[in-house]
Amino acid sequence: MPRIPRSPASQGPVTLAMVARRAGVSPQTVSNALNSPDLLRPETLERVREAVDEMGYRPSRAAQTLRTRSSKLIGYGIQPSQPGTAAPIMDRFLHALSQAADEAGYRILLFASPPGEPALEGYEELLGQHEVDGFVLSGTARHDPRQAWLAKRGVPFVGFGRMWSGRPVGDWVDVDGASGTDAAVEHLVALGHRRIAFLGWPRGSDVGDDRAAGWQRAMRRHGLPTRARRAQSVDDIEAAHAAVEPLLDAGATAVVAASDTLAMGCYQALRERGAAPGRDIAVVGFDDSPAAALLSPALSSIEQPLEAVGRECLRLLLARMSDSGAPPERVLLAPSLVVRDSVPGTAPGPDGPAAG
Amino acid sequence: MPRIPRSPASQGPVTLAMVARRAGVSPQTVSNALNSPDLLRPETLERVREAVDEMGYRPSRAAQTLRTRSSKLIGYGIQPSQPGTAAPIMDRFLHALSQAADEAGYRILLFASPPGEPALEGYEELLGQHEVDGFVLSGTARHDPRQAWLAKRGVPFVGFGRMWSGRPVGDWVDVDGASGTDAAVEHLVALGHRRIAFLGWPRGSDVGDDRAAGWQRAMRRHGLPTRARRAQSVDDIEAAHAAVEPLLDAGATAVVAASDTLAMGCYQALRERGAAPGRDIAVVGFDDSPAAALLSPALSSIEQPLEAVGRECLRLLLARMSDSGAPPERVLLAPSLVVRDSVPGTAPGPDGPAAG
DNA sequence: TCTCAGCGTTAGATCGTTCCAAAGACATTA
DNA sequence: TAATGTCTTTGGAACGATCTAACGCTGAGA
Repeated sequence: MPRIPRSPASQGPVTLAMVARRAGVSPQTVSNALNSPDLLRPETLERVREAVDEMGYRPSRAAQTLRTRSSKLIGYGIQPSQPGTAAPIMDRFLHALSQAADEAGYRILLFASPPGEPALEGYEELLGQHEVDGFVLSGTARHDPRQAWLAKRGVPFVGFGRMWSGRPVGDWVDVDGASGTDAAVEHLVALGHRRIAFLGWPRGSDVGDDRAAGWQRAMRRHGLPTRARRAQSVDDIEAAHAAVEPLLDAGATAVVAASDTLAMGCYQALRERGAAPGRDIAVVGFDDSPAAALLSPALSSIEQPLEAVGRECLRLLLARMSDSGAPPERVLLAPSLVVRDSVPGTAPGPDGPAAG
Repeated sequence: MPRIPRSPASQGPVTLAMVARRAGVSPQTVSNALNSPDLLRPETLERVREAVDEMGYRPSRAAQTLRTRSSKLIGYGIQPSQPGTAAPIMDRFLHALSQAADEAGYRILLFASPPGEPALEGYEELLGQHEVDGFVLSGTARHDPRQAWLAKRGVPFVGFGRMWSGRPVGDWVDVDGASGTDAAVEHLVALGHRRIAFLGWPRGSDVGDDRAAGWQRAMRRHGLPTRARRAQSVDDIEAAHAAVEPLLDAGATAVVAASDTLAMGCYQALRERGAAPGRDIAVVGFDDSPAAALLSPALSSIEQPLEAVGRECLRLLLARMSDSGAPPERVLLAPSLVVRDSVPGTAPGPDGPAAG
């Protein structure tokens, strides 16, 4: 009953053998009591458990790792956040991942990944010393060498971010950007909007094209034309400001942007025209950066379900570790539209429901 | 010469004993070659090193940990980022910490810390299993129980964030908020401003009072009155908007805010009056959140030197681990003012250099 | 009667490394 | 020659857990 009195007399840590002596059984039986309780006779089990509780015993992970060849550690190469990016997704993701790992008896081991191209060095080092049982990758790039490298060595891994090019390798979890912009269009259409523009990144970026595709398919589904409703800009507020002008000139009543940064450029352009985001023109961003909620009017944005991504990453990784031969699993999670003041609940002003 | 050919024939990992056999020495000698090279005769050392390189040997961390009772791991309880906070400092800090750790032969082990009051649970678990050699704490609160708890057990730790109350315990690294606001005032004074207001958080918050103090001392140093130049608001954009009004009414030509969120409230108030941040009134935020650079005009802000904080944390922790009896060391790092459009290089408009 | 599987438990070996004490080589000194 | 010392190297015992192969016993099936 007493909670961990921390074995008063003895100085060193409590070991399996000490517990065994106390319970009057062999060390192996204590081990079994913890790892395969169904092997023991109930009364023995009870006796051992009492001794474990009384002495506050905790198995030594180092010894377990040495014997079982499994560290219960998962490696994660943390990259420096590139400045200028509005959305810091890393910390939310890492917390979720860490929590999921804790619940499964695993822990996340960080190592610093240099900026730029993902290097294999850190992965090799962690593997060489048998420090980790698997990896979680993030920031997967187009010609990312990590997947193939890990797969060749038979190391379990899961990626946050799909493999866009080449033969897909391994399991991954990603956010369905298209579904997000699709949902934004749906929402705007329901409000009466029909001239819904898309402000995206230059074509050729996988993530960007994905987000554009969602807008396009939703527009098509509703029979709305997309010609002259699409513009592109690099992820910079000034550039976005300039790029959105033609869309506004063409009479768009709503703009779906591929990022919050682009949406902010949109805000700027509207202000310059004396128009107000939310009142005159609806604006939707992407990523739900902290800044979105702080803007005025607060920016509606598409939020990535990072907690779910973290949980799913861990789930897939555990599955891969328990069965390395299973077919790869891929999970695409739908982001959710966070509606704020930049998308009013009422119908748009001048001639909203007019045909495009 | 060849780089890690990954011991072609053998299947399992390369062990010390295998290297020893190859080099024609005892396992202990190989161990010495790696850990105390000066004990070996140069030619023996050379022979062993060759074998190590040829076989691509890496010592098993698990075995080392078991034997030396030092895991070379540092625990960090990652807290969920509370939504609404503009500045995500965690990921920058974590990357810096991780990098510093890597360079010192340590690694960061994450565990999920529940939101709200920091719990001891996770720390106890990691310690019980002897998984970590020490801890880095962050988000230290006023009545944070962790420092005393760890100190009592003789566990090395270092805090990111000073202990504001009670008898100070242990080493810490923190950012000198006062120095930041002081520097902001200096910069504004140099531009000709004299009516410099401070928009802070309600008194009683340690961090907030610290930032206020820097403004105050700089104002005093320049003989500028502070009466009627100070307002307070909770960290919310609307509340800040309301709170800053009296300051503007009193003719302030510049506002130093205790956070970027407060600064954004200031932007809002200025816009409502038809004034422009940067052109009419200078505004300086704090924390240099990603949003700051994206605002229009871009918000000048005081940036925390998180990379340095990470490095210093690790330095202090290593020092503590190597000498547990040394007197506690505290490091206060100066943040730096990032000047953007909200603080023009020219003198302020109407009657800037007038006496307050 | 004999074999055999199942029961709960255990002894002994093992994972890969480092600590400890002592052995061997060799030169120096009494 | 033997004793002393220094410099390298080594064997053996940990570290604390889990794996494997049994233990002695009972009861069922042939």
